[in-house]
Amino acid sequence: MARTAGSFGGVTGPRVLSTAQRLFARHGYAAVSMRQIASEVGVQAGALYNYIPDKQSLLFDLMRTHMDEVLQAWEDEPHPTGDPLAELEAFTRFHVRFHLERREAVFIAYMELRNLDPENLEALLARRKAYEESLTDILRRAKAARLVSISDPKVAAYGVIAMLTGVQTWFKDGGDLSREKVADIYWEMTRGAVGAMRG
Amino acid sequence: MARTAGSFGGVTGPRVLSTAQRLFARHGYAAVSMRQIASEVGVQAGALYNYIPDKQSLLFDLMRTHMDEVLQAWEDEPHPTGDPLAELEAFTRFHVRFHLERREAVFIAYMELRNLDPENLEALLARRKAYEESLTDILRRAKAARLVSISDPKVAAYGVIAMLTGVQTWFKDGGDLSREKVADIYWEMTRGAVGAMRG
DNA sequence: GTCTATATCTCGATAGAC
DNA sequence: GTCTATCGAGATATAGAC
Repeated sequence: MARTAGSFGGVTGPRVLSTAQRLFARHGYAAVSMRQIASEVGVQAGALYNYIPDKQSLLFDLMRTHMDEVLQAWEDEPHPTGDPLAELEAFTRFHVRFHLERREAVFIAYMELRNLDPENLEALLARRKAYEESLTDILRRAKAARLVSISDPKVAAYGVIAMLTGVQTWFKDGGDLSREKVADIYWEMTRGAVGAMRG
Repeated sequence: MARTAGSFGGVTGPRVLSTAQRLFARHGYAAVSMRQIASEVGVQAGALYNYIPDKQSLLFDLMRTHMDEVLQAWEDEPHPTGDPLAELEAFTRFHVRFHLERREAVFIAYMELRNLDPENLEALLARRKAYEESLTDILRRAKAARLVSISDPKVAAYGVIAMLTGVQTWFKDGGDLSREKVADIYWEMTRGAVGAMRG
């Protein structure tokens, strides 16, 4: 019956991932050593290799998992279909909410692309492209229905996503604005940016 | 008369800076070694220390210089005063143009804040804040004159700057869109995002 | 599953010859 | 001003005992 301390429920593995995520987000992948991660997990550096093959895999696992969760979360998000503007509002609020809920993972996903091996980079960019495409598709249909005044749905999608993602660089809980209120503001800005009719 | 090869016109010093800028932008500060920089400059690692006291100073010099140049360039940029919407258009076009002209420096300025020593970070954030404030000020006056529909000039400034800066993540020269045309699109999106009257 | 110990390598920075 | 040589530290990853 007796088992090794760390194996109860398999807590060490997940702790390696969450600790690495926190440290990578705070100091950057290249600036964080395996010894630092091990130290915060509470094991020796060598023990990490029971859970991950190497440092690069650790980074890629975090980034791939994050992107898969974003894609899955948007797929699962209840949102209307058939009304492009309603879809755009749902996407905007979803993106702001999700990016405020997962700030560490979001930060890593945007900052550490350069540190991915070529094949890992390719895999990650494919997922990012799929996510961007879900917004571009909404904007394309909105344009076709003459609900927005944009000329280039792809460029508009880049602009909107950059604007929305930026919320995580300044927002602080406990300030003047609630997350709800911030989402309202960003939806107002998004609606304006794409030239949607006010209604 | 004879001087050491590298000292003619003092070319090595600037080359250290430009090489470091290129490498930091491409691979990240922490991932680039002094030996790499020296190798691309064409000298041995030890020779770098004739031009810079240490690696951290090299990073800070690049970032501080960039921010000072942004601030100076906007100050020198001919733009109307007194008409907040005309100022906003000038700022938008200036920001897009400048950020496409200095992509390496811009990239570093946004990605390497975490690698600055505390006192250097403070100095850099003060400059960034001053730049953001020049946009916030425009938006505040535009709001006072009821030319825009935003509720919070500070949040609107964050949103606009994030949207505009994002142009450097996707724009490629030689594609379907010229820089001029891209600036037109971003001005259209900015005008909409702040809820400016169409005129 | 974690430990200690270590192999192998690279890092930033310095010293001193020329 | 650049070189060679090197110091001391810290890096990733592995081996083998328990």
